[in-house]
Amino acid sequence: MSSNLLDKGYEPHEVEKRWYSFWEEEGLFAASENGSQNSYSIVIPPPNVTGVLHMGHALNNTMQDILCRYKRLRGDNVLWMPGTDHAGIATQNVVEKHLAGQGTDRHQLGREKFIEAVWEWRKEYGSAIINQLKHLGASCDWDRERFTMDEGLSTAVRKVFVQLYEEGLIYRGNYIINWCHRCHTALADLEVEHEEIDGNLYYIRYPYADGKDGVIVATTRPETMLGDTAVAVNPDDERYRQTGKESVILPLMNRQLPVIKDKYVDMSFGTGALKITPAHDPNDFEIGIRHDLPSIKVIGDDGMMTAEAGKFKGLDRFKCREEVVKELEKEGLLEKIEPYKHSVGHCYRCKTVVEPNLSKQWFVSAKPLAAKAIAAVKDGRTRIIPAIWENTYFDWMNNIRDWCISRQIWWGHQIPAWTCEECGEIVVALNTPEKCSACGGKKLIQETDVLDTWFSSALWPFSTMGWPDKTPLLKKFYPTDVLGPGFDILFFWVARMMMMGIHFMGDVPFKDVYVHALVRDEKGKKMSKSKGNVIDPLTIIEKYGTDAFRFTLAAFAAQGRDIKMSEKRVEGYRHFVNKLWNAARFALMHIDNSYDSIEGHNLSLPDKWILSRLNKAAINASEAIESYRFNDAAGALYKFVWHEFCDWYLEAIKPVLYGKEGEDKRKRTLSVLWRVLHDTLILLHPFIPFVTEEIWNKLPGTEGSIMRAIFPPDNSDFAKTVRDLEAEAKMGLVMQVITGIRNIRGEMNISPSMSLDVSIQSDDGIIRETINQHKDIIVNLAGLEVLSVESSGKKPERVATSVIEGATIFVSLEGIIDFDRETQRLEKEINKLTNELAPVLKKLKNENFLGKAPEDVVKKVKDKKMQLLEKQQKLQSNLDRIKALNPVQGSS
RNA sequence: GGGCGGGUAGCUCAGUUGGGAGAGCAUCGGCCUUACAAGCCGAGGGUCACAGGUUCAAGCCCUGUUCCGCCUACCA
Repeated sequence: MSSNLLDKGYEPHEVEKRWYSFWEEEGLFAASENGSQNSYSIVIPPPNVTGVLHMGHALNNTMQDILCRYKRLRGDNVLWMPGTDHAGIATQNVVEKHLAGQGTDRHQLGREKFIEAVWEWRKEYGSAIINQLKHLGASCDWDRERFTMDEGLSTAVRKVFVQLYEEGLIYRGNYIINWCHRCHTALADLEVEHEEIDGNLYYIRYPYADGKDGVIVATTRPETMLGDTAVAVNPDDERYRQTGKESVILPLMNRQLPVIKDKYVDMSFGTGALKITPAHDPNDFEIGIRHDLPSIKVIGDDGMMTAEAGKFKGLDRFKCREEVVKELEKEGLLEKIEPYKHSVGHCYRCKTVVEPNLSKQWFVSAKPLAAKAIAAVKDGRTRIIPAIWENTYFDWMNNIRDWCISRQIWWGHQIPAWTCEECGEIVVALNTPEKCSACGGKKLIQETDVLDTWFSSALWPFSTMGWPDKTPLLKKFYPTDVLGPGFDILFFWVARMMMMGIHFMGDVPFKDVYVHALVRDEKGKKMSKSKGNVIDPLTIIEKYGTDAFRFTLAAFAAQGRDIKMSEKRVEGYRHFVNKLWNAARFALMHIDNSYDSIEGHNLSLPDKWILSRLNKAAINASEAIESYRFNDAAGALYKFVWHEFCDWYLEAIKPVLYGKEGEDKRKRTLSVLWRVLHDTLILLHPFIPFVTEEIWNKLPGTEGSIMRAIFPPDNSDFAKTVRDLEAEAKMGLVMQVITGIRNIRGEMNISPSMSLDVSIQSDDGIIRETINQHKDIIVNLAGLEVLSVESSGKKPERVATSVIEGATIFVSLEGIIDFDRETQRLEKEINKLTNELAPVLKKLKNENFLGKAPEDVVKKVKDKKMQLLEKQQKLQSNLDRIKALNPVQGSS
């Protein structure tokens, strides 16, 4: 089953498996802690340990792998740090489901046993995503793989928590937070997804204390009224000035509520009166503090109504809403119900509607940290690419609110804080304290909450390298060179790494942030399980091979634009991989051991040309990769390989390879062919690592893995590589002649098997000489019997004509005459030229253009005019002659 | 409500200081030419969303309109 040079098509699977193991075994992904080369580092955005590889991972890690492999080939000492995230809530959910399948739950197990169960689960399933990354070809330094819950990283987490607490940047307090009843935990603002839904706006009448009419308030959540402790109006609102309007009766609960005055209330909305529920609404909470109102928590942490809800106690919050509405209706206090679109928060993990809830939580004071993170981007220590994301970053950072970091779940880093049972003192420490630091009491109870998962991932760039120890790794590889996140985690992760990195390391965590786009389905819709439009990268890899898939991702990764993925596209790039395979197959049929250095040899025109184009492709590709324009890099290489190397060079050298021009020339050409294939493989390797390695190993004169190659060999700047512009111009002429002849053949429907007689006329001696010198190439590629070159003179008869710059090509139609067709063809050409000429002539008649445009632009346009006119005139005179020869032939 | 991105060939998209509208796929015509039919050679196809403006010159810069998508937000 091994891929053999005799195989006509490339079979990726066996090749991929074989080479990936080889790379790992040879330690080719390993970074050196004491290498003297330039170091380059990337930390992987750690996928959730519960994750399966999706398109986002695939894109993201392909880009990183391209960068890492590219840098290695340039001679750098590369560290790509891999690992996974413990993903607190997500993992706990998964394991809970797992347990449910076994007929138990975490409460039956208890905390300690449950955490054991999670570790067990991780041992069994946790490396799935890692294996999938390997299928993708990711060249991570796997020996250094980390996990956000491993011992070292946990130490880092505690160290950071303690220091921030001591610096006063972590505090604990009673605030309104977002509460998910299903996950039974607080959520940070970021973890709430807002979604517009069709709801109702309920207008409820709160009678005045004296029993008269009353105030009408509006709410989308009537059940929260049970916890109201005031009604607020704007102090400027005339409607609520009279006496007797100082307080109202809360329906259903029969509590008396004060009518307070607060500028927050918008007089123009509804009746200008706002019910205040400090325990279940963030604004109401603020107002409550201002007016010293009590908070009554009527919705419990389980989503059921509390005892404070009176007779509604124990009802589910949504059921309670129905009941409250029913009751109000019965009492005639429900004025009206209006359909109302509003955005409702959902838990980003389980999509449950979250409830603003009053609760005691831990917070990171974000403003001081954010200030430094803003500055670092402003002064360019960290670049965000594409720059369009900078504004988004600044916006968020400037409006940052304190970060709620405590979670009421079990799986995660337990907060290193202890409460003294005797004096109530809170002790925060790296390790379990022996006694209370205030009273010396020995009964210390550890905080049961764990930290937000993002708290540990915020430390990822330095915690993975051994911090808080001063390791050689940190010294060599921090700050990292680039980070490659999706924009969806710009705030969750990138912003927080910036804050933590700068605060604890004194330097930014990465120099560049390359924010990649979203991979969508072929219709541009976001992929999601519920829509059923998810394309599984592993299926794609299975079907088309990793290389084809990677190249597709790269080819479509235009900055700032989402990628629409479809199988058809991958199929297209599989053709490219196959094309390379076959080109190599062809080359290797001839190369055997006949290659040599190309230095000092007298090379043919196609040889010089292809080497120059190779240099151009190398420059384009490397510049594009360095500036994260992966699509440009892929495009440049694609075009070079297919349309220059295969379509022209390989075709041009065939007669030489088949020995028609002697052994010396054959050997020289083989040496060039070897060189071009050799370098092309290296250039392509970052994109399509497997097939290039496979071919590399079949190429004589290479030793070991392509991953050990360095290119350019002297590690110099690509831009310094020399191009041979003269060869490019000459070959360009030859190609134009060939295309001109082929065009006639195609248009006139002349069979490719029919050899043609062609004569070319030119006044330009250099053109004549060039064509004469490379006659053999033209004869070969255009399928000619005879090619003659002369200076302009008598025009041949019975010919089809094609005009290129400086020369006219005549294809003899003797014996294959179809003058009708040629007449039509020439008329069409002439017509086209007239259209092209129109704007040019118009410009040159414009005095303003001639006067104001720069000289070189004017000259360009004038040249263009001359060129078009000349071409048109030549075609016209040939058309005239054909018509004169065949007067009876009209246009059919 | 605020902000951002996009509208270029039938489809998917490039188009980097304003100066000749491009690619891939699809379509049409011709080829089994000894690396590749997953291929080769050739052809057709666009009022650059709409309307103004700046400029000698606009796909590109400015203003407005419209459609699509996304992010963000504590108007009940």
